[in-house]
Amino acid sequence: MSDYLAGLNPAQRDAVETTEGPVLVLAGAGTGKTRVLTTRFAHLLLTKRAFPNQILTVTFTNKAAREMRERLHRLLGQPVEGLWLGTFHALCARMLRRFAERVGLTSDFSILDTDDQFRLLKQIMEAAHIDTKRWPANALMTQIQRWKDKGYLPGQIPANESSDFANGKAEALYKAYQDRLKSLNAVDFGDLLLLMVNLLKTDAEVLSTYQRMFRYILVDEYQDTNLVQYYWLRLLAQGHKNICCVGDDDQSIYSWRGAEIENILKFERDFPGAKVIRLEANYRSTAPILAAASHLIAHNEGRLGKTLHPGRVDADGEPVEVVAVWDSEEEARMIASRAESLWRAKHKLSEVAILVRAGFQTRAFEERLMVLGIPYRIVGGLRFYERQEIRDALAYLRLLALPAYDLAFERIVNLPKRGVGEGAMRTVHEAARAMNIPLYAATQKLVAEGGFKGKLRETLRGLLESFARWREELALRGPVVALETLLDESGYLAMWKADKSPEAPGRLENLKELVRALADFETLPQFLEHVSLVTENEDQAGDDKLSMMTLHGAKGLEFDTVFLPGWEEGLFPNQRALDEGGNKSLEEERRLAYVGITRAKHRAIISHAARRKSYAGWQDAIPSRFLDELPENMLRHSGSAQTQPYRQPHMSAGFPVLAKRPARASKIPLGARVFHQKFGYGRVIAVEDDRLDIDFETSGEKRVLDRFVERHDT
DNA sequence: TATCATCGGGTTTTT
DNA sequence: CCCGATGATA
Ligand SMILES: Nc1ncnc2c1ncn2[C@@H]1O[C@H](COP(=O)(O)OP(=O)(O)OP(=O)(O)O)[C@@H](O)[C@H]1O
Repeated sequence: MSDYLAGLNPAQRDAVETTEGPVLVLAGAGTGKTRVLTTRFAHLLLTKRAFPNQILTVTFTNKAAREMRERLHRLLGQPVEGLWLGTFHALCARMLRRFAERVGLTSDFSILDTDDQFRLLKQIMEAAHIDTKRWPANALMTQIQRWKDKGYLPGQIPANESSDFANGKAEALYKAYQDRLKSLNAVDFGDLLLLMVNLLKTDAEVLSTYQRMFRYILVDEYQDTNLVQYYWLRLLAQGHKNICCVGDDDQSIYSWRGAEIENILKFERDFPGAKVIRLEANYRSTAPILAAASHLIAHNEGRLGKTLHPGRVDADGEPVEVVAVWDSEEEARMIASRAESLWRAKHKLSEVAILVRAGFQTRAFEERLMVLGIPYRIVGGLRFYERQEIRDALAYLRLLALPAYDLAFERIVNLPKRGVGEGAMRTVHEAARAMNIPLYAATQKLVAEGGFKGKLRETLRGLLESFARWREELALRGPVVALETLLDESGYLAMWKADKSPEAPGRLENLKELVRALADFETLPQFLEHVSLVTENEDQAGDDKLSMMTLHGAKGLEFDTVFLPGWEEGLFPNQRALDEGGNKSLEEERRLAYVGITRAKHRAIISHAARRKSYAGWQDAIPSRFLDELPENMLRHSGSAQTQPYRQPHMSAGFPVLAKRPARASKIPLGARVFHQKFGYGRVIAVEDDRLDIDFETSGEKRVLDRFVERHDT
């Protein structure tokens, strides 16, 4: 009967069986945290403590949610219905749809993608006469997101969290943006959390509905939750306090998205008497891999401290390899050919991964794998629903479903080119504003009342008629037929067919794929919801393919063999991260390295190149400092530059060693008052070449590059 | 209004 | 080097 508990060690079992009260499972990589969470869910069901819909389970990605659903299915021998299992965003969206009117929306509100978000913000900035060259809309988008991560609505931002963006106009712009969203009956990604938390705070009925509904709460990857997510959890768990969070402070890698490791400490504070359970046996990796990872991460300060020892019976293993290669092309050849050998030796390619720091690094490997005919998949990368042609088609669909969705109207009104230009759009905008109606309705009205002249008039009339027809098609014959008809009749397909650029056939293929994807859904709104929330590519996991992804994307996964290329200063640790966040960022980069190494079950192969091709030509590189932080007795060195003492990056010995940046004296003098995009105003307190130590008025002392600041003497 | 040339700017990580 | 944004021309 309790078969499902058999696969657990005593500590894990404790974590599963302590069902009541707050539990924090704090444990290193590969100790079975996710397994604990899944088993705990099964345990709650099988001991009849709760029904599936009374357990709220939060995962970090949609993919992790899917996997957990499958594992549950296997564990219980049958699929489970009515689950509340998903990402924070997906779960909030579901709640918010139900209570949309209470936040001033209707239940069919749209969820903006980043592209629409950007366009909207830019419009708002232009309306406020802000120079978007000097103050990029992107920066404001980030700032607003940061505020939302912390749970601040416009008007609630504390003075020390305010922004110097556009001379202090950021908050007003934030307000304008929120107002505009509301009038569009739309929210952005951050709003899903922000509005829901606010609703829970202000509406006792909604709060108690969910507090009573969810008798147990489970949270995976707790170390990467941000403040607003924490508030959400705290509000929901406040009644019964049956909340179980699992996490690892050494794997916190999303601070740039507002994640706060401090949430781990807050948990014990806000849930007094929380039971903290530590898991120490790592079941994933061989002893050398584990030792290498542990030694590396020990260089971080202020860790919560966890012991980790091999838990596998076959924990002996090969040392971690460190391969020094001459350049990035050799690195690609080396990794591809080693993957090929593994493949020939009957290893599964699905157990091989290449994990990189930044997305662009995958390209070199792709080219090489293609030459050797090795099947691969890129996880993450540019996502299906973010491709231009898909977004265009989606805009048509959105407008079909929601005629008031102005952003979609603007996107497709002249796509394909119909001769509806700036002038015509200005007329439409003015009419819409004057009558306080959506753009689509305004166009209808203008056309009906004899607006526009000649060809333009006919074009718009034709377009409106088409939409009416497509809507009828949608009602009568369903979304798939409607989409096919619309793509054809709008001339959108023809546009790509006529396009003779090399990527056009791929785009047509993607559009076909979109039609196939749509067929899996019953209604158009369901599909649109899916598209808004599931940003990842659906991977056909069955195929035996090598995986390539960023280190961020690899969180929670495991592979037999893991390649970790590009361990060079500047790339990894990433220079920009270092420039922006100093030592804190360095530690986060180190955690990223820790995550990377601990993905490997049997083989970890780290490599670094002496020269790397970049957009500016060949760039010399020095080995990553993280290589120096690995335990020598757990490593095996190899590669064309094997004999070089690459561990002393600052001595030239075989490698052409160049300084990372040319040491250029800064033109900004000591004591100058300066302005920095991110940190605001401050005074220069030290100058070293092109690096400045600045005492910022709002964010304290930071070291930054002089090209990131401008003088602002008063 | 559409199209082409030129310019300048920028590569972190993603729900 | 490759993208997008911008501005002159058909
Ligand atoms: N008690 C156990 N006995 C044997 N294998 C186990 C046990 N617990 C977990 N494992 C295995 O160890 C591996 C790691 O487990 P899991 O992914 O749950 O760890 P995790 O702590 O979530 O890891 P990470 O934080 O690195 O993502 C998995 O392959 C899992 O099946």
